[in-house]
Order: sequence, then C-alpha cells, then structure tokens
Amino acid sequence: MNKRIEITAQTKQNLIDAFWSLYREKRIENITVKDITQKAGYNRGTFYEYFTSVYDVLEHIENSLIPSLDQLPPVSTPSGSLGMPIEAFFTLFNQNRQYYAVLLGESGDPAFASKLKNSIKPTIIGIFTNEPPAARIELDYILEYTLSAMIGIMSFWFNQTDPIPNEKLHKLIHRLMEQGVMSQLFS
Amino acid sequence: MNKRIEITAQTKQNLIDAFWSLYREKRIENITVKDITQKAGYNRGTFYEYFTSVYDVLEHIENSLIPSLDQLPPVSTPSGSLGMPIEAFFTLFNQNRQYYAVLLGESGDPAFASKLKNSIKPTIIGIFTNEPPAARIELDYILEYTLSAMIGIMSFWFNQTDPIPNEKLHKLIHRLMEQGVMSQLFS
DNA sequence: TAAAATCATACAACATGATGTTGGATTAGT
DNA sequence: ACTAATCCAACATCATGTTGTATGATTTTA
Repeated sequence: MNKRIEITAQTKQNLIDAFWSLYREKRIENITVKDITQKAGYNRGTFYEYFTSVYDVLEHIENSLIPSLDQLPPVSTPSGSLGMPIEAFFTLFNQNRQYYAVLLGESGDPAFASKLKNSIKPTIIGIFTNEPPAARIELDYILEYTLSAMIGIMSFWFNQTDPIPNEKLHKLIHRLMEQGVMSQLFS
Repeated sequence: MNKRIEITAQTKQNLIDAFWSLYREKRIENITVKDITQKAGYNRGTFYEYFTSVYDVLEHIENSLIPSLDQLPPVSTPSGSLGMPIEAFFTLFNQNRQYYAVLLGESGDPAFASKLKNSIKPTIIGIFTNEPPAARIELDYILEYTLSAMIGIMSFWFNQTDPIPNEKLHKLIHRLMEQGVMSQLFS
C-alpha cells in the first residue's frame, strides 16, 4: 500500500534538495518559493503542502542535523581527553560535513550554531553534577568558550581550499585545549 | 549648493534607528521597508533614497561597527598577554555592547562575526611575520580558534540575565588562554 | 473482484501585499 | 526668485499564501 507515503516523502525530499542547491549559492533572503519549485519541477502551490515558508525548509534541514548529536557516545573520560569528547565531535562533524560547512559558515545561520551548542552542553554538564554551584556557573562560560572555539576552527577547516590533514588539526586542537593558546603562539 | 547635510544625515539616522528598534524584536526577514518608514515617519519611497534594501541597512550598521577595530591599540606584548590583546578586545566590545550583543547573538548575522574576525586577524598576524611558513598556516587556525572562542564567550556574557562581574570574566579568559580548557575543568 | 466511495496529491487561478521606480510637489540655500 | 535638494504619491511588477478542482490511488462495499 504505502505508495502515497513514498510519493510525499520523495516530493518533500525533492523540494529540500532544490532548496539546498540554491542555498549553497545564494543568501536565503533571495530564494523564492518559485525558485525552489521551478528547480524541483512542481507547481508553486505544492510547496505549501509541505512547508510554510522558505525559512521553514531551512529549519527542517537544521533539525534533522541536530538529533544526530544525541548519539554522542556516552562521554568517556580517558586520560587523553579530559571531559571533552573531541573525537566524538570530530566524527559527528565529518558525518554531515557538507551541511555543516555551509550552515556554520558566514552565509549560514547563527541560530544553527546555537542549536548545536545547546544540544551538546547537557551531555558534558552531566559529568560535572558533583561540582559546587559557583563552579557550575563558570562551567557555562567555559563550555561556551570551548564549543565556540571548536565550531569556529572546524568550520574554518571545512572551508579551506587546501586544508591541513585531519590528523594535524586533531593534534592542534588537543594542544590548544590542554595547554592553552598562548603557549602555542611562540614555539 | 551646500547639500543639506544635516537633514540627510538626520533622515538616514532616523531610518537606521527605526530599523534597529525593529531588528531587536524580530528577524530581519520579517521587517519590511514599510515597517521602517512608518516607524521613522517617512514615505516608503524616501527609504530608497538612502538604502537599497532592508539588508542594506544592516550592512551599513555592521560596517560602521567594524572600523572601530582599526583603532586596536598597537599590539603591545606585555608579559601578561602574550600576543593577544585581550584588554583591547574587552574595551572595544564594551563600547558597542548593545549592537554586538544582538549582531553576534543567535538571531544576529553570521557574516558580522566573520567581518569582525577578519578585521582583527591582520593586526595580530603582523606580530608573527618572522615565523616560518608552516607556523604561519597553523597560526591561521589558532587565530580562528581563539577569536571564535572570544566572540562566543563575550556574546554569551552579554546575553546573560545575571552576568558574572567584568573582572571575573576577564580573569577566566586569561586563564583559559594561558592554561587551556582542560586544566580549568577539574579544579 | 469489480464498481463505488473516499482521500491525498498537485495544480491553476485569485486576492493581497511588498517591491522598486518615476515624475512631481515642497522646501531650503544663494 | 531661482536652483537644487529632499520627500512623497502613484504605478507596474512580482512574491506570497490560499481556495477550489482535476487526477489518480486506496479503501470499502456488495
């Protein structure tokens, strides 16, 4: 039976794909519903059966990229990466690399970076439930600092024409986290 | 023949102010030219004498906030802040606090964060002209990491309802930069 | 299992509102 | 009083979001 569902799922996906191929090229404010449906080969009205607006499509894509972070492996704290699941971060970023590169880039959506950070925070905070409240508040700031830094450097890396090797970046981040920025600047 | 500079400057500013008061409340995609001119008390057509679009107003505001960073004091490297002008950063952020808080926030503009970073980078890179090329490439990554972290934590701080004291944040950032994240997590 | 009834999908067409432009009215500077 | 600027009213164009309908697939009934 379910032929209907397949059709709608396909139509929806076609619209999403058309949107994305436009979004990679131009700012969202210049993308019209007409553009999308023309590219996907549907009537403009059909769009509204699936989405409420152009921004709704973006939202849909973003939300589909966030849940994969619930799949953050239970944060082990091996001596190598005290409390910060850098490896896990790496893996997840790479999985959706093509989307993250755009969404976190300079013509991306700042709300996405926030969503991303906020979805990761609870996992890490969970490790520090025993800490006193004062340290807890400071933790919020440290987390924001670190996650911003991670997202920043990964996004930068994604968008390089000639990026440094995976392994090299990996080690650099480790050093930055464990020894700070200053000690790395004068080597 | 004197252009009526004062009048036009005032009109332009009125439009900018009207835009900003709307921008603080809602996403830019929902702000129309009509909204702005109505709020500012002008005819809609007048808007186009000064700006080409709603986004052009935002761009204008952003650009007026960037040049102030050329005024970054020549980066002294006192023993306290090796290469990173944290104090200068603090001062500049605080000067335009109300704008930065919004523009760097989650309904802000990701392009602004990029502009900001890119305007600061050359100043800092200038200090490291003697370094070998390999270190130069790594420096780009370190800078992106650090600036993202700084912008992230400052923006977070701005948007807290009950922010920690200026001095405390200041010291925290120093520690994070000099000793890294990890050593701060387990105290 | 075949015909009838129902429902989901996609579309054409419409009303509304936003956009960007043009030509004219008004006001200030000399 | 003349000129040049500022601002506005009105227009054509375009995007939006909605409604009613044709098509064809699915389910029901007999």
